[in-house]
Amino acid sequence: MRILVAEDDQRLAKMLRLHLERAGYQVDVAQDGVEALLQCQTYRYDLLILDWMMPRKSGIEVAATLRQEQFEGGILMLTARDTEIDLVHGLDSGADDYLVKPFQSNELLARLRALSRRQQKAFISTVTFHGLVLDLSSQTISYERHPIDLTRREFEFLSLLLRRPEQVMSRELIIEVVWGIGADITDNALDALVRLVRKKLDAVGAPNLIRTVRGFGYRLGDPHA
Amino acid sequence: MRILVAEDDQRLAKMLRLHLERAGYQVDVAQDGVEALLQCQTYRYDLLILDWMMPRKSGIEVAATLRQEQFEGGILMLTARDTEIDLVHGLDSGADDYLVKPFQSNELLARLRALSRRQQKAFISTVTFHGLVLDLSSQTISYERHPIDLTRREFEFLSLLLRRPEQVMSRELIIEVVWGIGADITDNALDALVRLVRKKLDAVGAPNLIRTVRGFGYRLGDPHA
DNA sequence: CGATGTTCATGCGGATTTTGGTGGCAGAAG
DNA sequence: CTTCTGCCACCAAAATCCGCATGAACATCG
Repeated sequence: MRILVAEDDQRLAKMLRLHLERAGYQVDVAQDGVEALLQCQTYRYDLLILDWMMPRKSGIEVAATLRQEQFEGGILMLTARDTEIDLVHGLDSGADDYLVKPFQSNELLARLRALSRRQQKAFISTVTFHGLVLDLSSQTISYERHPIDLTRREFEFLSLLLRRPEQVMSRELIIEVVWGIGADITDNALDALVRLVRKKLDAVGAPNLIRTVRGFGYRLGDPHA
Repeated sequence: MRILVAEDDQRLAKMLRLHLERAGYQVDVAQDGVEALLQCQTYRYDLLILDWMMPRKSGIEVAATLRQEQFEGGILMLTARDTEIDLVHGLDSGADDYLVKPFQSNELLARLRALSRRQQKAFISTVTFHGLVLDLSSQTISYERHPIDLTRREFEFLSLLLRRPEQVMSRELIIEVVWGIGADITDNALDALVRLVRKKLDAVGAPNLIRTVRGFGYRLGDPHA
């Protein structure tokens, strides 16, 4: 597993390398943002650790640029305690997770493992659609600031739709995603699930967002259409 | 500015005293960890220089103990170049900085200056949430000024949650952080741990802060939500 | 030994699924 | 254009299942 550490603090960089190599990663280190970018464009990395504040180019900028260039690995951002963490949250920088300095090596390693495990599912980006907000980091969906209390399956279902608004998802696909491939459930379970989610959306005043497409499946649609 | 040097190597200790005194510090020397501890409990020091490897009690142990006793001065750790050290752990133990032997006297002095500067500014870094206070410098957690007596794992767990309030931490991640990666425990150990922590929180009158999120994990939540 | 940490067995309650019934839509037939 | 018919979405409540909490027993470490 190849990993690039972009960190200007020499000592921290050294420390990181030590721990990561001991954990079996193949580690490269970049001293600043520009260097990190160059390295990424030259070599292939599975994971990236970016310091938030670096000379020449900040971690956010690097992450944003790389995502535009279709970088698909996991990105972990390092921030100092006193910097606004909300920034990480709010900005859709492309980072998947963050860690506040100082941190413990086992938390770092655990988060990295979590990242490589769920490579494609970013943690901290948010997706919104007509007042519905999906916050991956807290596994929460809310409507107009009202958090909606969803069970695991309900969450999986709604977030699936939310990630592809307006697009029809077939019943088959939904079942495979929510229950896993080869799940042994009746077709009706999905109906029941949909009903529950709709009820919960109603309860917080969200309009009729989940549209059923007869014979195909479901989609999230503009309530005023 | 009073400073204590704990170093078993006589020649190095002598050298340090020389340089430090020349730089205007008032210097005491301890020969090993236990002695250092005693001195600190007797006199007040602004700064500490601890050798990593010492007879009777290592620098880490001394630092950890002192932090628990609310020692607030800066701690600088000395390490040999070739020892393969768990640096992060070292810093976690309460040290503020470290220096690899052999070193130049001016680097030593520079780091000491940085340390004492940092002391004067807002130094005690704490994280708080609804009356719960995590004090990183002393590695303690308290509720409404009541210190909570936590075991190592309990502390790890609660501080993990505390560092990301409101955010759901998956059972997997928690286990990896608290027990380490690849720990061989039953899933149930976490349940048990949670129960203990909750009980201790109850005991000091803290409300229901640890929320379980079925199917996901746990999070620290607003008790009035 | 005592403190700390882990497992076991059990019970509860919420989450999930099933059942069975209703209604509406669409295309075919009148 | 209207009616019929079958399929499918939808609903409510009941049944089942599973995750989690719990207390006590057991192990481990200092």
